[in-house]
Amino acid sequence: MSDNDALQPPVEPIRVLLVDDHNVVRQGLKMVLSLEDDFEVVGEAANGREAIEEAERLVPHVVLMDLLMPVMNGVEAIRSIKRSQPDIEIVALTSVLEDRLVIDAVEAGAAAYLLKETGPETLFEAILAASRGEVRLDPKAQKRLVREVRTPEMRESLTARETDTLRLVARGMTNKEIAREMGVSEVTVKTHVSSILSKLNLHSRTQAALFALKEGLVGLD
Amino acid sequence: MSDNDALQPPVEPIRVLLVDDHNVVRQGLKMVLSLEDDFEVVGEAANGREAIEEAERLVPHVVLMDLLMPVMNGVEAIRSIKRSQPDIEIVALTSVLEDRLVIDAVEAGAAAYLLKETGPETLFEAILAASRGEVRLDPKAQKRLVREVRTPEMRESLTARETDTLRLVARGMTNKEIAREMGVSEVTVKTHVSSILSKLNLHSRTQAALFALKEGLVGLD
DNA sequence: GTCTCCCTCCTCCTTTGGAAGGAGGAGCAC
DNA sequence: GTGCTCCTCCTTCCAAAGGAGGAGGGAGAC
Repeated sequence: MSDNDALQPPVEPIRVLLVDDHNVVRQGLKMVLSLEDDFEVVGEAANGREAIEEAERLVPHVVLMDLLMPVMNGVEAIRSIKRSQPDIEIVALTSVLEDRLVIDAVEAGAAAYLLKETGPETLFEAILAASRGEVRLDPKAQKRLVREVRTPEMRESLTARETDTLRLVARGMTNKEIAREMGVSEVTVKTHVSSILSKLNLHSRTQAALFALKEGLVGLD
Repeated sequence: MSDNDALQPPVEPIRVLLVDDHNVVRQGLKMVLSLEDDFEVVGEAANGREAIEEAERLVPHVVLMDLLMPVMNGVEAIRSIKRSQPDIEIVALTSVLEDRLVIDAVEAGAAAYLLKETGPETLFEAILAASRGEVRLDPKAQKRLVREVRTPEMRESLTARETDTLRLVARGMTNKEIAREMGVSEVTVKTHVSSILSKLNLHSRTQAALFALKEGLVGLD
């Protein structure tokens, strides 16, 4: 380490915290990152809560964060970490390209959004860029983002009761069942459903249910 | 390779084909497997179709197969490979524990079903076991399996046209639209829908759509 | 050949869903 | 106070969905 004066620009490696609920994925990422001298994996976490603790304790430069995890999801973890430690940059790494996830992750403060199907080079580049405070979005993610930004009123926010209603619609319930569940008349439920369809520009409750699932408003189980 | 008479029981490494649509995961698995001399990664594939081609070409001992992939999913690939090359053992590796996936993968001929959250040791063990023709199921997967076997008639299989219909129902289409799409009368569609609801013991097309999503009959996008 | 399943289409009927319109009251911002 | 949104409920009307039952033709199993 004495006379490599002209070779490696980064004097000290970027400290990386890995967050993913899949052990295999963590080990894999660690191995992949070990290929480059620029990176040093300083810790691992299996969910959002652990991620926050480890970020606090280890103070990494960059957090490589999966978004879909048990206990606490990545978006919440990103929000929390960026609030308490704004200097830590976060690279969101996920297997699915979900509109809502992209929006939420970026809004929460992610510096990059990558799909797991991307190659190691892109990953390296994104981490380096993030460590410099730059932003890297997966090309596909960018498309989703602009598509969403261009049509914001498409999902002009539903009211509380409409959201409640939609949730139940997405569980396959009839208006009558929803009315009983919500403690209102069936007429009211129909009003809500009509508003939902109108606001979302949909044409049937089935479409509304599918929409709710896509938006992650409800889960499939 | 001349006089290592007493060290490594496996004289030649197990030839492994990696199948996963996520580049990062593939690279990671490759690195992890390279830790052990027992394994040699002889090829990679990013979807089911590629997996079949590579299995044909490379004749690996074991295929490490992700189940949820574009173009052709893992279950179909397993079925195809086991049909043409029954000696190749397949380890299903997936991130989600979905009842239907477990059933289908095992029924298609998978020798093991592992979650990606399992550690490297379990993975090594499963591949070794698979190469010997033994079966390794994730404990959680085993529970799902027996739970399903106990209630088989819940999903007495739909006919081809009924399945077509359900797929379109799960896209939010009306009977009229489905009729146009399928080139039959609306009456016929209603007949199919009624059969679907009856067979699956459901009570509305929305429930049918949700069922189709849960079963992975259609994707959410 | 028969038998069975599937696909197709039909009628008759009831229930559900959805559009369009109005309307009263609660809560909040100004 | 006024104005606004939201929630609630109402009526009317029509379309869509779904149940029950029958029926003909085709393909494959026997």
